[in-house]
Order: sequence, then C-alpha cells, then structure tokens
Amino acid sequence: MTSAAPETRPYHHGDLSRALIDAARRILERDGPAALSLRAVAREAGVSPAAPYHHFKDKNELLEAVAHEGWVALDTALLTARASAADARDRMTGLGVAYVQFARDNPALYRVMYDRSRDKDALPDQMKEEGAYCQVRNTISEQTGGGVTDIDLELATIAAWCAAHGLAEMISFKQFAPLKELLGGEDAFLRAVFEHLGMFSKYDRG
Amino acid sequence: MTSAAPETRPYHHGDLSRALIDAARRILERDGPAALSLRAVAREAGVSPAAPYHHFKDKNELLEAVAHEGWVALDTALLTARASAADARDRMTGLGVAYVQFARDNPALYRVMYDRSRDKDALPDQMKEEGAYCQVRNTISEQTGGGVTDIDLELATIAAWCAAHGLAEMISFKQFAPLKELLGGEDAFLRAVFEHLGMFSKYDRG
DNA sequence: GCACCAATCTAAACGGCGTCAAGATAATCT
DNA sequence: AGATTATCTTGACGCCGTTTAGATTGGTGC
Repeated sequence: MTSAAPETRPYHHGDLSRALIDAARRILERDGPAALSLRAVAREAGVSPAAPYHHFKDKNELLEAVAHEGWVALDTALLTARASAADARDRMTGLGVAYVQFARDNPALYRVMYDRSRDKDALPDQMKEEGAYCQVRNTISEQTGGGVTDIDLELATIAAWCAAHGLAEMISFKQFAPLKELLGGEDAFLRAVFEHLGMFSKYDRG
Repeated sequence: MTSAAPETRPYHHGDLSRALIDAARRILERDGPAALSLRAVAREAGVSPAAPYHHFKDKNELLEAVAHEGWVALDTALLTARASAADARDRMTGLGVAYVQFARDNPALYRVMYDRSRDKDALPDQMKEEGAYCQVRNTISEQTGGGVTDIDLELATIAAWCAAHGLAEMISFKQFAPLKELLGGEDAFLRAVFEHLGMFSKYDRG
C-alpha cells in the first residue's frame, strides 16, 4: 500500500497550528459559530481529532488564538478608519462606524472574540499599545486637545466602547430594517444612532 | 418490588414544563450557562432525559421559555425603577442603571436572554406593550414632553438600548475595577459612564 | 365501573462532541 | 548510526441532543 499519488500529505504537517486557526476561521465564515467544533476544525485541516492537542491545550486555547487574530484585524480596521478620516470633525463617529462595520462584516468572528472575553471577564488584547481600546482613548484625547481629566478620558472611552459594542451586537436585528431604509442605508442609520447617544445626559436633569 | 416509601413521585409529574424551567433557572444561577444541558435540566427535575421532549420541541424552545421569563423580570425591574425615580431629572439614567444592575445580578440569565435574541436576530419580547424597549421609548418621550420627531425618538431609544446593553456586558470586566473603586462603587461608576455617553456628538464636529 | 384513548414518562439507542492514553511515524540531535 | 523528541493516529471514555419503542397513567364516553 502507501501507494497512489505522491500527493499524500506527509505525516508531519509542517505548521498545523497555523492551519488549524485558518480552518477554524474558514468554518466560522462558512458555517457559523455553532458549527465550530474542535473535531470539525481537525477535519477541515485534514488531521485526526486528537492532533490539535499537540498545539493547543484544549478547544478554548484554539478559540483564543482565533479571537486574538480577530482583535488584531479590528485594530488595523480602526487604524485605517482614523487615518482616512477626512477632517477632524468626524473622527469619533468614523471610528464608531468602522467598529460596527467590522462586527457586521465578521459576525461569527466577532462573536468568538467577545465570548472569550466574557468567559475571562476581561478585555486583554485591546488594552495593548495600539489595541482598539487605546485607539479610542487616543482619539478622544486628540479631539479634546487634552483638555479633559484622566478619569473623564477613561469614562468617555468606556462609554464609547459600550455604545459601539451594543450597537455592533444589534445592528443586524430585523426590527431596525425599516428605520435603516428610511434613513437611506445602514451607514446613515449607524451615524444617526451615534448622534443620539447623549440622551442620558441630555434628557435628564431637565 | 415497587415497595419502599410511598414517597416515590407519581409517574406523571403534574406540571413538568414549569418544573423544567425552574430547574433550568436553578442550574443557571448555581452552575452558570455552560452547565445548562438539557440532560442536566431533566436530572435536576428528577425525570428521564427524554421527558422534556413532551413539553418542548427541543432544547432551544426550553431556553426560549427561560429567556422569556428573564425579559418579563427585566420589565418589572424597569417598571419599579421608573416608579421609584424621585424626581424627573433622573429618569433616564435611573432606567439605565436599573437595566445594568439586572444584568449584573442575573448574569447567566441575561446571557441566555441575549443569546436567544442573537440567534433569531430579533428582540421579540421587549417590543411588546410594557416591554423593556417600549418603556425606554416612553420614558424618553415623557422626558422630552413629546417635542421630538418619531424618528428621533426611535433613534434615541436604540442608542439608549445599545449603550445599556454594552455596559451590561462589560460591567464585570476586571479592567474597570480600579476605576469603580476610585469613583466610590459600582453604581457611581455606572452613572458616570452614562453621563459620558454623548462623546460622539460632543467631541466631533468641533 | 370500565374499556379505551391520549398524554406523559422511561429505556435504549444513535451519532457527535471534547478529551485522554497508547502506540505509530518522522524529524532532530549526538 | 542510534536515540530522543515532536508530531500524528487509533481507540476509547463519558457527556451531549435527539429519536424510537414501549410502559404507565389520567380522562372520556359508555
């Protein structure tokens, strides 16, 4: 035996960790988060169900690697949005729109990213140097010209993050479809929602 | 056989649907969402693994029933918050705080509630009469004295909902612990974040 | 009071899952 | 070269959701 074409993959894969992460992302996009089992990933990569355990401690660790790549991709998306903001008048909203668009374009990946965060009760990746969280804080700092206390800066960053995440999770809800159409598309809807975010401070203490 | 104590539960349960939902909520609170398997629910209720299928089409339908009760509980929590708001100056923020507190006090239940919504891409329950969504909209309407267009009212409601949901999902993240302490507790932290929600419209077009 | 029917529950099985232990294979080091 | 180590497979375990077939019961019509 062991005949057939010489095309039989070698016993050792070469870079299975990489291949597994890619396979996972492929399954996520193609079949959604529910189909993302460790066995399915191994199948997709063409190895046995136990093979991944030589590269990841368990399923969770593989998902964390996938989530990490997701956060990196979000970082670059936000960097691009900041760079391409025409004038300074639209930096924050542009950033928020870019964030939600990323979630809308990568729904399964975004879900994995946040599921991992919830399980750990933390946002490790995006606190880094050029992490998404720091990018939001830096943008606010730029927009205010530094004229804001550290505490207010942190609170505004958190507020922005919460609003963007909340919108990211609901942007695809069917109930909003008519309103989106009324406003002339999803992007216009996004900007409109961001503009109304002040309602707590605006409508209270009246 | 068939002896022992007469305490043996009758073959027919009486109200198993109710018992299953209660068992599910008990497991959620005690062991978290990851432990919520249909078999575990049946075990907790003292019946065989197949018994639930005479009352729910599948696991999803049981979870939906649990989620529904969660939304009802949230509705009453928000109703209470609105009723007990001392002065009119704090209605919206009070509502937001109550929302996030509910999520913080029932984290596993809140997760089930939103997981079901995400799978259906819709928020069915809370759109009803006294549903949470309508309560937010009505409160905004009250606070503005009706001096706002229908579209703006809807957009403000969505914005409020997104912000509250985003904050609800992150309120327990460890990164915020120092800031919470600095501000004198979680409630103060919550109010402070809500006050900063206007950053998109405030810091842009400057 | 009783036969029947429908509702309800159990027992047993299926395939799929995450994970682990043992053994096969191949690359690397000496 | 031989030995060591990393990598992959096979096969198994217990748990999961779900289905099928059969047991048990409550209710209805006579």
